[in-house]
Order: sequence, then structure tokens, then C-alpha cells
Amino acid sequence: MRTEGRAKRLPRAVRERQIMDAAVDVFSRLGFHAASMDEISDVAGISKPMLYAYLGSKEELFATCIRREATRIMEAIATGVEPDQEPDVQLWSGLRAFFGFVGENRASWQVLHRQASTQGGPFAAELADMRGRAVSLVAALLTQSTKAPATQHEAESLAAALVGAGESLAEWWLDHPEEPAGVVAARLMNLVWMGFGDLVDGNVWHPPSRR
Amino acid sequence: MRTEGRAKRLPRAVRERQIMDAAVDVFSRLGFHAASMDEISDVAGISKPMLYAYLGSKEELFATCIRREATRIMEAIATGVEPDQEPDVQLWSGLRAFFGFVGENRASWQVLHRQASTQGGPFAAELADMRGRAVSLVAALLTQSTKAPATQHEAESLAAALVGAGESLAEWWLDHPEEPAGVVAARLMNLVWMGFGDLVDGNVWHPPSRR
DNA sequence: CCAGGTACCTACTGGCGAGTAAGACTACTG
DNA sequence: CAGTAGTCTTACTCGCCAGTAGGTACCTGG
Repeated sequence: MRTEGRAKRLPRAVRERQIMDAAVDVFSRLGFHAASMDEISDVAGISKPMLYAYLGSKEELFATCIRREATRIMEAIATGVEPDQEPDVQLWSGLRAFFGFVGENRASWQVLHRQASTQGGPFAAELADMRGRAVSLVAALLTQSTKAPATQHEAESLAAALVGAGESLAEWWLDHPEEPAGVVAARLMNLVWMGFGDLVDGNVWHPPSRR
Repeated sequence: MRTEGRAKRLPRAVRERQIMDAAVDVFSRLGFHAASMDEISDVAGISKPMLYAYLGSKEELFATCIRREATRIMEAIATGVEPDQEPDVQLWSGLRAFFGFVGENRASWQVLHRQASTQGGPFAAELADMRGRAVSLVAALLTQSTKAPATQHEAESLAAALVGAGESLAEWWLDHPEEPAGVVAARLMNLVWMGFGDLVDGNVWHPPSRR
């Protein structure tokens, strides 16, 4: 990752991107506390004062990383999901988009999921915000499509469980990278749409038409 | 939490328990890096050298905490689950035991789930071990009861998703403590056994007989 | 070719926290 | 009442790391 020898005097915007990339890399590998500003500046190929001049304190830098990565992943999902479709198709497209993104951006995922959640203060809030948006999305999907009247808590907690299942499966996936994204996404889709009850009977869910 | 003034000269075994309790408390609130040995010894009501004399280095102490809490939670589940029953009943009793434990031991849960997973090194291994046992338990339940032949990966990843859903729901629950454990457990049971597909049609799962 | 701004650096400070040295106090044992 | 084993303390060392002081090189417009 270390940038090679002496690419000098770049404009600020470019340096900021380099620094952010390095920061996400280091934070994702080491976590907030164990990561040092020295290492980040080293990986970015600049000196520490530049880091402070451009991105502020360590906490500010970390918060900025979280915000950037959270925005990226939410945009990826929003782009991938197909509104005005049946609920199951919407969920399916959302899951595909999510696992697709994680597969291509492991570091982004780690800095979001593993690191941000454990640091107190504004980081958790930043992450909780994105997570909350994801949960609301699923909760709305559930509420609008269910026939039985469900409480707010009901839908929200189910959505939280689903989002958590996705997060956990993504984590599992990091240790089994040979599986394609589509397969992993399909497994989760089957679990949450059909349930174990159907799966043990051999009933599976599949998309209405091979898109 | 701070133990009150000068309870003097206790036997080693008692002190060790006090220290472990304090350590779990502090680690769960602050995380591994942010927690200081000074604070732990302070909360435990002793001085730092005692800490080192009895429990070794900070890393050793943390690993010991994880092992203790992991053992406690796995034992709670093992005690609660009812073998030789139908798969859904086994799952249900396991979920009840899990949420029951988390409800009564928030700190234990946090030190396990949030803190341990983010620190590299032996901690993650320690936790992954427990988590792996939980996943294997569920995977076995799935494999033995399914009629369709499932691959190892298939069962394992589904189990990982389920365990993650449970973890995530437990986390959600920490922010909504007014809900009773049984209700939360039932929600997850419905999600993973019936699936959204059934739930939106108003079909719910319920235990075969009100135990 | 100078003025001033922007990119960039080396080399420091100051504090926090892990781990320890060296001994003091208590209690049991003979 | 020694002696010894186990409990417990104060008061340090020492390294790491966030953050900064005080510059140097380079470019751009006049």
C-alpha cells in the first residue's frame, strides 16, 4: 500500500484522498486505538504535520473515514435496490448490492463494522446513524408489505435482526472468500424469506425470473 | 461499583474474583485499549501490583475475562436447551436461554461481542472458538434435520447468519431494555423459522404446547 | 526576479499508561 | 516470640504516541 518514492507537491484535494485511503486501510487493520498517526502518515507517503493540517485530529480523521465509507455503502445499496417491485425482489436486490459492495471493499466494511461500533463517543453515533437508516429501510419494507398489523418495535427489531444477520454473514464471508457474492446473498435471502422451517422441508426461494 | 473503604487482607481466590468482575466491567465500558490497568485496579479496590501478581499482564487478564464469560454463556445455553426434541423446539429453548442470559449479564455480553472481536491476536481466537461452537451447534441442528442434502458451507454459513442475527438483536435489545426477553426471543424465532415470506402473510410460529 | 502563498519537512514536547522495585504489614506455625 | 509465607502498598521507570514549533522548498503572479 505504501506509496512509492517522492511524488511531490500534489494539490490538496489529491493528497486528502490519499490520506483518507491510507487511514481507512490502517484503521481497518489495527483499530482506532492501536492505529498511530505516524503509521497512517507513513502509509500515505507524507509527514505527520500534513495529516494534521489537512484532516485535523485523530478523532476527526476517524469520524471522517466512517462518514465517507458509510455514505459509499449506502449509496451502493440505494443504487442496487429496485423500488416498485414485490417486497421479496426488493430485498433480494438490496442483499445483492450489499454483498457485492462488501466483496469489493473489505477494508471499508471492516472500518465500519468492526472498528466504529466499539469506540464510544461520536463514532458509534456516526455508525448507528447509517445502521439506523438501513434498519429503517428494511422495517419500512416489512411494514408496508405485511398484512398483520405489526408494532413499531416489532418491525424494527426484526429489521435489526436481519441487518445483523447480513453483517455477521459478511464477516463469515471474510474467512471464506472463495464463495461468490451471489451465493452468499442467496443463502441469506433464503434464510430470512423462507425460514428454516421451509428450508428443512426442501423449499427454497428463487427470483421470479432470471434477471 | 467501587468497593468501599479498606476491606483488608482477603484470600487470593476472593480477590481474584473481585478483580475479574472489575475487569469485565471496565473492559465492557471502555474496550481493551482505552481501559487502563490503573482504572481496573481502582474499581477492584486494590493496587496495581496486586493485579499483576494475580492475573498477569493486561493481555492475559483480558483473555481470561473472555474465557470466563464465554464459558458462562455457553453453559447457560447448554443448560437451557432441550435435546431429543423437534428441531424447532431445540432452537426455541436455545434462543430463550441465550436472551435470558444476555438480559441478566449485559457486561458479560459486551465484553464478549463488542470488545473481543475487534482486537486481533489471541482474543479474537478465544472468541471465535466460542462462536464457532455456537455455530457448530446450530449447523448440526440444521444438518441433522434437513431433508435436502446441504453442503458443509451451506449449513455453516446459515448458522453464522443466525448467530449473527441473535447477536445483533441482542445489541438492539440493549437500547430497548423494556422488552421482555421472551418477546425478543420469539421474534427471532419467528424470523428464522417462518421467514418474512410467511410473516407478511400473517403466519406465525408458536411452541407446540405452552411449556 | 521578488512577494507571498501553498506544499512539505525534521525534530521536538508532554502526558499517559504498562509494568516493576522494594519493602511494609498481617497472620499463622512451631 | 522468631520465622516465614502470603497480602498489599507507594513510588517509581520507560516507551509510545498525539500533537506542534519552526522551519525549508517550490510555484505563481506581478
